[in-house]
Amino acid sequence: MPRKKQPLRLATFNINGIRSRLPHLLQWLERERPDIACLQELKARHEAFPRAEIEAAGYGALWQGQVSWNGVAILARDSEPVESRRRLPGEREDEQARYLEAAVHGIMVACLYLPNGNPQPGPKFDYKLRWMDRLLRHARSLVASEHPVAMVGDYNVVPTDFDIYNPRSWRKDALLQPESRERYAALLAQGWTDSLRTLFPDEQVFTFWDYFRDHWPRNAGLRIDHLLLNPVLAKRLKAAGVDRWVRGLPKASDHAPTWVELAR
DNA sequence: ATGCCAGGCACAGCCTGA
Repeated sequence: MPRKKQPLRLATFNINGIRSRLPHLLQWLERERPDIACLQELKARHEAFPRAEIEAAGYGALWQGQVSWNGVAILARDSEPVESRRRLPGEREDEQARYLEAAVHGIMVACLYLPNGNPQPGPKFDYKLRWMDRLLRHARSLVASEHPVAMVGDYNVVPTDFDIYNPRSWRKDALLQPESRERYAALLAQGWTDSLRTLFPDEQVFTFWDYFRDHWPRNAGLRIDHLLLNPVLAKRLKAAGVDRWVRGLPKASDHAPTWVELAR
């Protein structure tokens, strides 16, 4: 008897240090078994990526490391991601490891770690806005693709005041600035579907809880990890969620894995 | 207005994150 095909699970997780968080990563991969996992903030140079352990868990991997900061990876269960690009076009001198794009399980997946931008105003905020402008240009070609495309990662943008427990103390933060929000809205206006917001239109969903000020025990969260789907892929969106249990582990990352399920 | 926590590196106090 033909068994109904399991949906494809695509997840994004700002792991905040892949070496110190490796036990969490392996535990999460084993329990949730995402087909594709995009990681940000590896905080490890290329050679320090724990390739053997990830392979032993049944995942192929593509990654871009950098000393101390940034770093992104795409993991694929029982498969090897096929690299498409490892830089966001448009700024040759940009050395920060924040973008990786690959074909995985029949989908083009962009894994991104958008600059935080604090403090603002200042050069870091300028860099964030430039980076978002570059993303907007590149995304315009991806959204129109006849192939399924997902752009997922830590966007470092709280899209609206509904996406934060309380915006009051964050008003001056780069994550809430109108310039950041306008650019995120411009992405959606290109035709991208914000998966979590689409499936939970009236519910607050958080993906990040600051280490400071008891944010996790108080559920004082922010929604900054996003999974954007182009129209071809959005038709296949079936479910979405946040693996909050990972945030509750001892010595957790300040982000929780966030995922979508897509029809095969 | 600032520090609050946490990881990484120069392994000792910085810098960065969000």
